[in-house]
Amino acid sequence: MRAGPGRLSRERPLSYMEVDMERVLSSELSSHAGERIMMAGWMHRIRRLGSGMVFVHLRDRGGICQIVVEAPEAIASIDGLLVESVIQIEGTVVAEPQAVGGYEVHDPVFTILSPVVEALPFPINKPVINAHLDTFLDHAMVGLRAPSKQAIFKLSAGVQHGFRSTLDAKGFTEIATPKLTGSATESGATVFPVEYFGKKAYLAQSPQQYKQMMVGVFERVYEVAPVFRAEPHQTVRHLNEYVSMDAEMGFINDHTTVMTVLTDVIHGILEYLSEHHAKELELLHVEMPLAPATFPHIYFPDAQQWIFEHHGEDCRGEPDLAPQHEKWLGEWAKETYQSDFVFVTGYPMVKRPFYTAPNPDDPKYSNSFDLLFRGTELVTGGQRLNKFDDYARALESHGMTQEAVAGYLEAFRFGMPPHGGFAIGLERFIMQLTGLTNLREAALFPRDMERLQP
RNA sequence: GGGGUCGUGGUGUAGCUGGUCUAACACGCUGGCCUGUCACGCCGGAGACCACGGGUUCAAAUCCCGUCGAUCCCGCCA
Repeated sequence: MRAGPGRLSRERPLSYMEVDMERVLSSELSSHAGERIMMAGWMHRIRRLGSGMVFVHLRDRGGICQIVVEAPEAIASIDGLLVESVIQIEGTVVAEPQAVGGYEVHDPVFTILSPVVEALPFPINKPVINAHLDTFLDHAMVGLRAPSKQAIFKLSAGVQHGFRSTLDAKGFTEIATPKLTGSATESGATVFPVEYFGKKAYLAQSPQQYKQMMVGVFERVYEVAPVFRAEPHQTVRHLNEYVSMDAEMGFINDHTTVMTVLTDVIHGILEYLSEHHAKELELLHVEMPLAPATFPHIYFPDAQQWIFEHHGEDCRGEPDLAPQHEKWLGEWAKETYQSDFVFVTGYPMVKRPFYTAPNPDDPKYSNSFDLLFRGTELVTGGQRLNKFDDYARALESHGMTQEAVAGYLEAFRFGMPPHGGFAIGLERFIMQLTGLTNLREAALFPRDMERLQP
């Protein structure tokens, strides 16, 4: 077979199907032993051993394989090329015990699709990338090609897939809500204003109101989408744009129904990763989280009491937990319940947004929860108000007008079941799962106070 | 918004109790050698006026001030 894009493209229009059928990936060599095949990818590593022998490591979406170059004309054809040059080759698959993976490609004929003659900003073919995060992010478009960086985002894709498939199986409908909104309502989080045809608009800081409205349509909905937070934070666990995996469902008893669904979702995600991303989990040395059938949970004031008794810090009466408190609770859950996840329930109403349902037996506290993952807040969720009159009262006590959220309120005037939901921070999940020290490493092109490029 | 730390070739670091710094090491790049390398190895080379501006001093990468940039913590949140 004499394959090659030149021949195909000259004789008739190229179809992707044809290319895919002919192109062999580096992960597929074992099933082509002895065959003459076509491959394409990046020159991940080039090892020139004297004048008579060159080893080229070809990287494609299947992985990395080795090409052995011995013919003088073949060696000459890649002379001067640096790593990351894009090549297509035709070569023979050979079983070779010396090769990593047991197979390699011999007698290659090269087609240079895109030569690189300039050194990379930093080497990306090393086991560890030696670049500061800031330097790395400046060159993320190239740095992300490093296998260890690819793996992070393969896992990220897997987390999203696990989220979707678990909820699909539970009868949820995936929705897409607007990211441009006309009003800056919602909780205390600040919003980014944008110019919108002479009007004032805002980037959505959450799909909260829309997903609630859609409970009135589909009962159960979810969305995976970016949210925007204009808060001026500079920490390793905050971004100004991140991916929120939101879910909302009707006909619940209370927030504990939501916690049960969330627990299933976490299990579903972890199972999906184990089944489909073993390679990435291994490459990143991921220690799979301890996730018992039910996650331990602690009532907010009880958590504060426990912190006082066990760590001597008196935060009782405070409306929220500090990061250090969450770390302690995470350690407690792991030691006592062998769980990397722990629910904190019943956050004070004063700290929760207006749509939060109170605990009927203890109205100072809410029917809401946070889920901590290895000591860091991963999920916020809870039961929402569902009666129009409750909203009217809640808005008033929050100093908000009904006009500001008129469209949202209409859903509640016309029958909304008891409902609740949650939102998982995708990058947070990846950071805690893989042990990254900075959330920015879990975003392809992170947006923080200082970074808008690339 | 408040506070801390840092800024040295393309990259990551050492030097920083001032003077043998004419700035060292590793990766990368580059010339040479090696026909089984896979974080290859060996010999050589290029590449940094030490973020920028000012000051102290006989002398500043090194000490002081300012500017800019980066980074971390707190607040806030996922």
